[in-house]
Amino acid sequence: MPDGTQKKPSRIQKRNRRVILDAALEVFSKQGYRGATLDQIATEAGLSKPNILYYFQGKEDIHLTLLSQLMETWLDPLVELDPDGDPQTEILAYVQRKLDMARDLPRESRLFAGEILQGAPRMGPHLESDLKPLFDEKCAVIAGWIDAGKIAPLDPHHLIFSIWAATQHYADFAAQVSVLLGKDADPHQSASDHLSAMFGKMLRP
Amino acid sequence: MPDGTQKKPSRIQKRNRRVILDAALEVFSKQGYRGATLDQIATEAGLSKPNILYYFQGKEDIHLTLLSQLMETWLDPLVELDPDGDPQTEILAYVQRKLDMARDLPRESRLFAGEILQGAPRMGPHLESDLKPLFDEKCAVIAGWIDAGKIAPLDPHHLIFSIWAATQHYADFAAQVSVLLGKDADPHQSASDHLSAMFGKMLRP
DNA sequence: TCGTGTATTTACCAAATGGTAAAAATTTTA
DNA sequence: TAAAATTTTTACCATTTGGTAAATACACGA
Repeated sequence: MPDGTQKKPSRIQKRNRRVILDAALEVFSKQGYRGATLDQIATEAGLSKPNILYYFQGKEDIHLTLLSQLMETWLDPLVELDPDGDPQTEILAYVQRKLDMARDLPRESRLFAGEILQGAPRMGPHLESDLKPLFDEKCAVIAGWIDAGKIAPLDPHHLIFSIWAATQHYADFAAQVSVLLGKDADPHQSASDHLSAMFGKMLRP
Repeated sequence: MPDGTQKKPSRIQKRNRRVILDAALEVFSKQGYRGATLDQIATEAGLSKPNILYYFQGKEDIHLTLLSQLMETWLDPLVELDPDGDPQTEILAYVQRKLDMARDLPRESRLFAGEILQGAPRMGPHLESDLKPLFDEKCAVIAGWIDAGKIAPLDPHHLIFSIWAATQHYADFAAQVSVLLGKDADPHQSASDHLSAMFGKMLRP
């Protein structure tokens, strides 16, 4: 049994844990935590259910592992917001990074959204310990830019919320977007143009 | 057995169906479709499980009834967007109505979000038949305002997406918002100020 | 190639869950 | 008030689902 407190994981262990987590991401993001079944994950991974429970303690363990890994990826675009860069450029680049993530990592976006939607029952601690400090730090940076008259005086907290909401919308509500714009249309370029124009104009002092 | 194709529902029938739907909204919005159980809904409603199945055909029937009823409420703020009103005023009033709904009907917002997040498996048809025509109609109205030079030239589709995203964020991601702003803080007033400033500035020609 | 630890499968189980049948209780109607 | 209709409860059932024990197959270093 591959115990967490043990030595180096074998090649097979690394590969199978990766395969399982990828399958789980697929299933959890589509069906939600309760909607997902170990059998679905097993099928998606091409393994048997008991074999999956050989690598993970249980369903919750898999979900928790996914969320932990995700948090890092998720915070990264905000981490890169450079206090010493040009405020307009920095914020617009941040918007772009978030929009790119919505396109490239829609499963991760939906996994995250589903967890928050249900009150973050398994991620509350991570939000407090990882997200909040970073959020406060970057809000302070933006507040500094505002005080220096570099950008328009908008509430930094709500500004960030608006950026998150507007960008993640294209991943989380993709089903609705595709109905309203047409099944085949790829909204990424037009969304990018729109958000650039919108936030660009909004930020001018 | 209260058949849908039958005569007038009794007083008891009307009351109990209402009680059940309210309980179901509470449970479905918190736990999602799969996460909700008939036992939870029954307890919340103060009825027994078989008694609930006396009023509804099954779990899916309850969910579907909720979604159908919700759609009307949900579209209402957009219906009220008046083509003959002042463009700026109309759009800002629409933003305000949506934000008020996020505060007053968070359960409905989350029920809707959860359904879309999972690919709208039970609501796809409603989106096509109810939402899309209205969306197209109002996009045309906004496009008209833009052509007339009354507001800034933004893509109407994405403008509406941005409004939806920014307002519903406060209901759907309430768990995250409350962690980041402080458990007790009520973000409604500050959000309202922010969104007014943001969209107001954005819309100026 | 043999033996040892690792990986996988087979065969289960208990709890949860959506749902039903029929009896009992209650309300309404004649 | 008695009969008829409606509402509620009791006692179940079949399936799904997360999880386990033990036997089997496999990989790999000596």
